[in-house]
Amino acid sequence: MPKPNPSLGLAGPAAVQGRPDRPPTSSPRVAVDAVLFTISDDRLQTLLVNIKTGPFAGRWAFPGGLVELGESLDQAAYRELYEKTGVRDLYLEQLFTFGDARRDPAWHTVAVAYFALVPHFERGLKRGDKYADIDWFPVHDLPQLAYDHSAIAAYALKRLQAKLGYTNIVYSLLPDEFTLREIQAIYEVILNHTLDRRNFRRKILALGLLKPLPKTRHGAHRPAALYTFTQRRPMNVGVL
Amino acid sequence: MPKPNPSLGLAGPAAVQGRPDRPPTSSPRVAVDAVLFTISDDRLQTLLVNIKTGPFAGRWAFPGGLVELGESLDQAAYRELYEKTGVRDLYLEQLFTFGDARRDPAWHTVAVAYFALVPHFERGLKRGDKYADIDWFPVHDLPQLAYDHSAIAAYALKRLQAKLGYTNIVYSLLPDEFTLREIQAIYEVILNHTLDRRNFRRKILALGLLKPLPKTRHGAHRPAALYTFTQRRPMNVGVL
DNA sequence: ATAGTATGCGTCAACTTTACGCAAACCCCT
DNA sequence: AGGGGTTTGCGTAAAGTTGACGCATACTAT
Repeated sequence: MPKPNPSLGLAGPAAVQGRPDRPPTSSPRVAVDAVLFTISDDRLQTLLVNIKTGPFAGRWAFPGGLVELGESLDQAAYRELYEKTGVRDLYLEQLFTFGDARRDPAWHTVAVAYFALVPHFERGLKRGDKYADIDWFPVHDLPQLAYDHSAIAAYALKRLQAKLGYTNIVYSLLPDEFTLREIQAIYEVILNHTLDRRNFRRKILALGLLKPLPKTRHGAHRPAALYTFTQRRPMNVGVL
Repeated sequence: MPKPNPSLGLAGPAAVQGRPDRPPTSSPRVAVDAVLFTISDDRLQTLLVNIKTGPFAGRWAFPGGLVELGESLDQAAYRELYEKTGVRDLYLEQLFTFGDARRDPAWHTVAVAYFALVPHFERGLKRGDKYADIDWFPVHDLPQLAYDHSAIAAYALKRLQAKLGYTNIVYSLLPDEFTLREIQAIYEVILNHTLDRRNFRRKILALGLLKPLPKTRHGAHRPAALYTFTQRRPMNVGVL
């Protein structure tokens, strides 16, 4: 795979100076795979890449790659997603580590799975040299995936749904200003069931995470008040 | 990525036949570290080993070691704990993967942390050749730990406390028969605060996980009814 | 103007949680 | 043998949370 890593903030080449050139024994490789979620077209979608060569050629998979020496797992996940999307500002969280010896036929590879959230964007997907294609797919209608990525997909969705209930991470899927209907729509799409308007409003406002703006959005009907998040960083609360 | 894998039976050495002898590139190593909890002496305790050599010689750490080629992460964690304690029957769950490049000065080592629960046992700790000592330490009074194991300890405790609230994993800390006071004591020790006897009884019984036995335990006061778990396997419920 | 629809506010019943009161059952001690 | 001390087992009332839903308001479209 890759080349040495030029100064990625904290950890880096300097941190590994004075070490031997190879690890003492042959052992499993370490890769990261990232499930990037977004809402688009009123559906929850994830980013997939199409694999070019090897036993999984032609199959879709979550973007990922080997972790480089001296690079933290978070950095590796960020790097992978940045290379594919050009997006820097996303919510990223470690999901689970999949370590079955046979998940990659080529070589025992331990995959640290991440899940990430971004507001929808239209352009900027870069397939690069490594993949034949790259695109968004609705979570509830995924193609057959390479490796054990179907398991990763299921796990990531479950975690996302659960986290909606006790964190404020939705903020990373929303633009700066939004109506209550819009944030509710996101909850509904992710949870895959409808919510009562009035109860949702009561709960989400009771959390104190939203700040009403002195503006309204005008559409075809009664104008809706606009809101912003008071805090745009992950916090544990207790919703829905 | 090379060739497909014939016969994907269970795990084992056979599963890696036909692979190249080394991974394509030099990369981080993979280790597992296990936080083994038990209740003893009315306190929550964890198992630590004392490191013999290297930069952390003399320091205590959670038992762990490198993952072998062809071995799953769960297997590696089980193996490590079995070697140290001789215990086969424990609750084991993956916790988090720590991958900072500088967490191990010897070589970039990604550590997949596990947390495990066992009922208390007195003897059977084997220090082996690798460690200078092995012993239980109260969670709320740990010595200074090697690597980033203090962070692992904090994370494991947090997860254990959270899981008490929505699973039945306490069963793995209790003997077959126990009184309500005994199970409550475990909740209290782990959560580190007292609970109301009568409310606790109501909730835990409402879950339907416990079956009253036609026996009582006699002590210095009114005899207490004995209970067992109807299911001795992990389940999501909703306690406390 | 009027019909149609989405927003914003409020209410009520059902359920859950918290905080205790109190009797029953046992041991221990005199 | 009886009473004090302590723990178990049962119950209840008040406060808080959740779910279902009624209805007026403020827009657009015709």
